Amino acid sequence: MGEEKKNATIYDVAAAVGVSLATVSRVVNGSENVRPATRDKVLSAIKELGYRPNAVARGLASKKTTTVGVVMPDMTNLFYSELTRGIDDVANMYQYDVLLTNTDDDPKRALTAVRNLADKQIDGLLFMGSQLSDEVLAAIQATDVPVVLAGSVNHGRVLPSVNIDYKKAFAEVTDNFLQAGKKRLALVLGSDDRAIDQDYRRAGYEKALAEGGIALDEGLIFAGARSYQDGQNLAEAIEKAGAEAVIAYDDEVALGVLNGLQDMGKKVPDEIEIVSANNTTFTMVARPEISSIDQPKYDIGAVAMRLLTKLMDKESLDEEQVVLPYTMVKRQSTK
Amino acid sequence: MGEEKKNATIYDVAAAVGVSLATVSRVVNGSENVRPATRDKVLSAIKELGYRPNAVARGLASKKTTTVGVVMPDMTNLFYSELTRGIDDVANMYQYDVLLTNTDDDPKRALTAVRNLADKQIDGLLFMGSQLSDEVLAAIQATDVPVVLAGSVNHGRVLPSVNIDYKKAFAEVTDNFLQAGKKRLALVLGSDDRAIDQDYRRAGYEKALAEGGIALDEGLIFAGARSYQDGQNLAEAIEKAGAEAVIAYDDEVALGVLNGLQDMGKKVPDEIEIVSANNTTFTMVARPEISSIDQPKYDIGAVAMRLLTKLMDKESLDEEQVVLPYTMVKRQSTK
DNA sequence: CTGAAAGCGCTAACAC
DNA sequence: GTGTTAGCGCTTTCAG
Repeated sequence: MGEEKKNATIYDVAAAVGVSLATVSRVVNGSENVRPATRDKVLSAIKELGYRPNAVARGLASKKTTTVGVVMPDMTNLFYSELTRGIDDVANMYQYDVLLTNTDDDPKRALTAVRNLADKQIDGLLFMGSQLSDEVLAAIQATDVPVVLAGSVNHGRVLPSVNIDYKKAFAEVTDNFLQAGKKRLALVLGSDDRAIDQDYRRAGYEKALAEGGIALDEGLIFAGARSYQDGQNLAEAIEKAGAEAVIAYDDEVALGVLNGLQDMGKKVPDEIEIVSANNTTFTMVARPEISSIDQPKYDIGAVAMRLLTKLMDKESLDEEQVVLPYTMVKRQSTK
Repeated sequence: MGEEKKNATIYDVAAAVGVSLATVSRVVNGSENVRPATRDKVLSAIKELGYRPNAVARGLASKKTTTVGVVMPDMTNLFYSELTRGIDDVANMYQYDVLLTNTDDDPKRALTAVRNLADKQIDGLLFMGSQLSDEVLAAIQATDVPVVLAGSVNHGRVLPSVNIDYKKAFAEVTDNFLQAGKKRLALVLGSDDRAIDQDYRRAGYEKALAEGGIALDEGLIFAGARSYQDGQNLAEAIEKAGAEAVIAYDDEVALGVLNGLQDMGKKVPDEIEIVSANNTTFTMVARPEISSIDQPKYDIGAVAMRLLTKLMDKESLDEEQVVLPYTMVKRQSTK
């Protein structure tokens, strides 16, 4: 109390052993060029003094912080938190720490986040979000820091990314319903302007519809649903639109729709079927359980981080755009 | 490409304007002591050169990193991610960045996390977990870094913390059932050795039982349930134990029990009632919806971080052990 | 109001 | 093998 307990520095260790800073630095960094005897002396001095290298000083001198920035929309969203779990585990495996920032999927916040992270001299950046704005892209490129997108699309494929084939997955889901004779398929999206919603999910849906010879009915497309509540509120409109099945981009939203529909007396899957797209715990806790596209969330994050470690090591990537396989999980909400 | 785009340094700015480093530093840090005219010149030079202070260098020189460490069990657990959301928002508000580490609630991992974070010279630490081991406590105290516990108990109250009164809440829930004439109350816990489970949740349960003159039946206490699956697997045993109601410490677990019970034909709440303790989205998506103790999760995190900012500013705390109010949310799983 | 100078704790050539 | 010497980019006295 009151005693400023100044941490031992590399200098203290050097003095204690009677060697130079350089030698201590060498043993700390595992350099070969140290005589075993001196190494041992240094090591025990380190232990005695409780010396721990100051990562900040190290970062300044070496220009590597062993820290990666992670930009995500919302950590309370299971989809993103599972991606991030994969990111975090691999980051730790490679000895990186994670500087995490929530953006609420807001490009403005993403922009400040990226800049701020860059100021902290992160060695790499992992970006997640339904959209990568031009400003953010520019900010990222201005930093010279390697980036990988996880579960997020980028037009022009200018940045490395790890995803599933969203368009194909949505086309497949849509087509499955078509094959089963359903024609009025509601599509629930998070936005009416984000690339992932429009150019991938909706595009897949439209593609399948077109191939199935079914005319697109805008009245069956519902954009802007972000939460369980939103889903629940949408139930009535979906019912009114005469949908025979609904395809929802998010599990919580899907569950909201499901419960909303059931609360108003609709039978699922007998009168209306539902499929969601993230296969989080929410799909399993629902009654009936919700059929879903299963994205390998943890793996997307893990692979993305692995790519980033390669980039940070100046290695080249075998493929910049990694597309992981998805599967369809059949549960009780579909027949 | 190839051109090493060296970021402008404070030195470049100084040279461009024709002033000293000190002056640039002053305007960057908003010091009063700069003539408006020079300030403007410096500011425009900064803009032109796109100068951004290197936070690492700053951290080394000032011994402040404006970074806080957050140690949490699992970001895919809604309880913790909502706490962390509160932490993150307040941290941003006060211009701190968050270095996040998952521990899986493992004391060993918590220990390395704390040490590692300390090496990075964090200005403060936010700790979450069902347990604060002696080693971790020692490691924290060895660092001299201010700490606040969020949603986590510490015996002896040696560290500042923000919580609800878990014991009281569990006693209240238990007593409510007792008042309603229920006598066989199952208690589902996460562990049989962690303080928060034993000294708070179980203690509250036992207290109410004792006051109600009901003998404790160890056969009604189920420890070690961590997931939805665990809850589901527990349903049969709970039913066999003849429970009239169940009190679960976690929402996902509670939902597992609920679905397990219903899947085996039990009527909730008619034949058996259920109450959970975190009031996350899982309680609302259940059918029937689950009654729950509502902890102000976001606020616990937010208040904890606010306390930490005070500590980091060397301010004293009005109260070190903050106890936030909880409420009981009555839904359909209880009568 | 502004500049000079001394570090912060460590890495990284470069000598010996 | 080990030591010397420069910095990394910035803050912070201390002068003036």
